[in-house]
Amino acid sequence: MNVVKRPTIKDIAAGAGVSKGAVSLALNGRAGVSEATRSRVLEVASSLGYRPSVTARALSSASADAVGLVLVRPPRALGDEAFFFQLIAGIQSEMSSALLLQVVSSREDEISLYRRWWAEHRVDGVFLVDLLVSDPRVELMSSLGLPAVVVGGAGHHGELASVWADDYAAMTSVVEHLKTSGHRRIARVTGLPSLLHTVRRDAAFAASCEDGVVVAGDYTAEAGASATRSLLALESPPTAIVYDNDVMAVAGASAAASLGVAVPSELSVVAWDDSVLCQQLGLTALSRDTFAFGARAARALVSVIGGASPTDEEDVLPELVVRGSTGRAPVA
Amino acid sequence: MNVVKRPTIKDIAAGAGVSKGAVSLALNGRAGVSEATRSRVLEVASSLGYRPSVTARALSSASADAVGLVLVRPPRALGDEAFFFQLIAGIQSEMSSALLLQVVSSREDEISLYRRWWAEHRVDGVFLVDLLVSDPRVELMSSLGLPAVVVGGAGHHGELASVWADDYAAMTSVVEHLKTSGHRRIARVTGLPSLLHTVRRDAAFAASCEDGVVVAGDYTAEAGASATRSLLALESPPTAIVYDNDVMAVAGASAAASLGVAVPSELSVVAWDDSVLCQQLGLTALSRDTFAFGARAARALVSVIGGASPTDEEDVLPELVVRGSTGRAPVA
DNA sequence: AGCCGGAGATAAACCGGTTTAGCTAGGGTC
DNA sequence: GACCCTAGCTAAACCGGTTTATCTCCGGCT
Repeated sequence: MNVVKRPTIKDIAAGAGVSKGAVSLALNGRAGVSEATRSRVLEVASSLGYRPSVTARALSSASADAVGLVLVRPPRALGDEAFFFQLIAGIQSEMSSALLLQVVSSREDEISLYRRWWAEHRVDGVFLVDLLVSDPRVELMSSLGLPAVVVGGAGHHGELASVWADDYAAMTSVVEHLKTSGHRRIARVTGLPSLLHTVRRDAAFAASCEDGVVVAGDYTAEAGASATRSLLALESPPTAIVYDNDVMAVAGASAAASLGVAVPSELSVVAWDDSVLCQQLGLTALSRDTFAFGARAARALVSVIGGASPTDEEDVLPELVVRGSTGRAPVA
Repeated sequence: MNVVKRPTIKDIAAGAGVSKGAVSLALNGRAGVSEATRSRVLEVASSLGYRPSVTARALSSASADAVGLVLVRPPRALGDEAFFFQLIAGIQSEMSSALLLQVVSSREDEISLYRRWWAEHRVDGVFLVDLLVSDPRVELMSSLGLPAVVVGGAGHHGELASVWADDYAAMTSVVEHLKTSGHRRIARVTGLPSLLHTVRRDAAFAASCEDGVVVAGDYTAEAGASATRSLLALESPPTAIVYDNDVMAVAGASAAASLGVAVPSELSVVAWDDSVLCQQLGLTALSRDTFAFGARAARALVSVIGGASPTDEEDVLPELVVRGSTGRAPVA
């Protein structure tokens, strides 16, 4: 089976007739070797097909050539969340290093995993998603000195870099749009209440829509359907519902339909986050380019790892794409 | 900022008053130390909150505590492919180690990445997806001695373990179902022709449906729509179309609708792979539990890494979930 | 008493890099 | 000619583990 042995720095040293140390200096473009030696080393290295071992390099506290992302979810629920996959795709498009991905079931596990990755030099930096209202991870990253980028959230998280979109303004724009179409009774089905962006959207919703009804959801289709049913059972049911993700919105629209409530003539439906699902179903959605968002986050992390000082980048405002699921409010 | 220093094996050795080697033996439950010493070492280790460095361990050719997955895709296209994310979620549900994920743009890059990960002891094993008709990766894994599991494919891939579903039988059952409903002119929109499962499905389709028309697609909505338009423009257009994934099916259905062809009364539509999209749109789909599939693949990989001899596991046959997008063939 | 064997531990080599201390030769300065 | 720099390189330590060779002690057998 002719199993190959990878060339190491020692082989190069032997081949070029110099010491290990000289090879290291030559390969990393550092001072201490003559140009003649450097080029000889490089030549031998490439002729041997040499690739440095990231593992060994990480041991002497250099780069681990990987960044990490921990998701806290019940694994089953993850598969339907196009958002994260889009984000990951975007991240990968801007990064040559690998992504260490792990799904855990609790916040505690997440924290200990970050500690562990840090201790083991397994990652050069990490992304923090699903920021909590008061998130212990922010402090953790600072104290570990582990480069991190907060993805989502609301900007200005301690000393960390962040890439975020203005959920507050976005929610306001959605409500304004609905009001312009004559809606007065607007409801909202939220995502997980512990998440910072849920709180931000709640605040914006409450501010622009004083008497709006809010029902808590958890991003699943079941939650979207049941929230919708309970809203439509109200004495004066809403004429428009804004859902915190696409899956809930779709489930809500179909729940309404099965109750005999027509969309959009009797009920307008808006989804947060656009997707193939929304496009194909003609759902009005708040669209942000999650792929580009991921790419941007990746660039931010790369530059923080490179030693740049953390920046706070606001992404473009999500844009409301109006499709067939919204219309003028029915005349009461 | 009180940056912590992680305890190493040396600290434990000092704390327990023994040598590094003894600590290593004790922690790994190997012979060579007395029970008294072992328990003392374990106690010191846990009191110090010790976690071994996977990086260092990997250097001396032990476990890397990670498995790898390389996807060859244009990154943009990836985000819509629920399949992979479901698969990843399933994998994670069965594995405590992290998943090293990287998206590359060419097969060559994929191969060199596998070589590199292997050379660097970065992964203990890998998953191979999107198997090609004659796939160089199979041979590569054997020659590198890198544990691998072929996910999908058609079973029996050299010396590698595999987890697969019988696409041939599944396609046959779909065609049978359509024929039973009176369809005679059945078409198929394929995925990438270079993939093994595309070829398998092609073969099954050709065998059970002699005069079936086949149009090549690439899993994107655009491909689904344009393939559908060209099929409907035929002299004697099909009364049923089977698409190789959900996105193409949805796009195809809506393309048909916009041409004034009613679904299902004039055209039946079947999607390969079920998803929220299909469920919500009422698309008849060939459903397999991708999450469970991933979990199964993970178990297979874990056991191969553990030294078990590679097995060939056939997953349950994908089941046709009949919804509103299929019906009896129109009377000619 | 003498020999053997094994258990329990240690020291040291090793994995593949990085980094630092130290050595040598050549050139410039006074 | 004595002195000092510095460029260019080597040897060796180090990162945090694993593994092997070795050493010591103790008990059992003849």
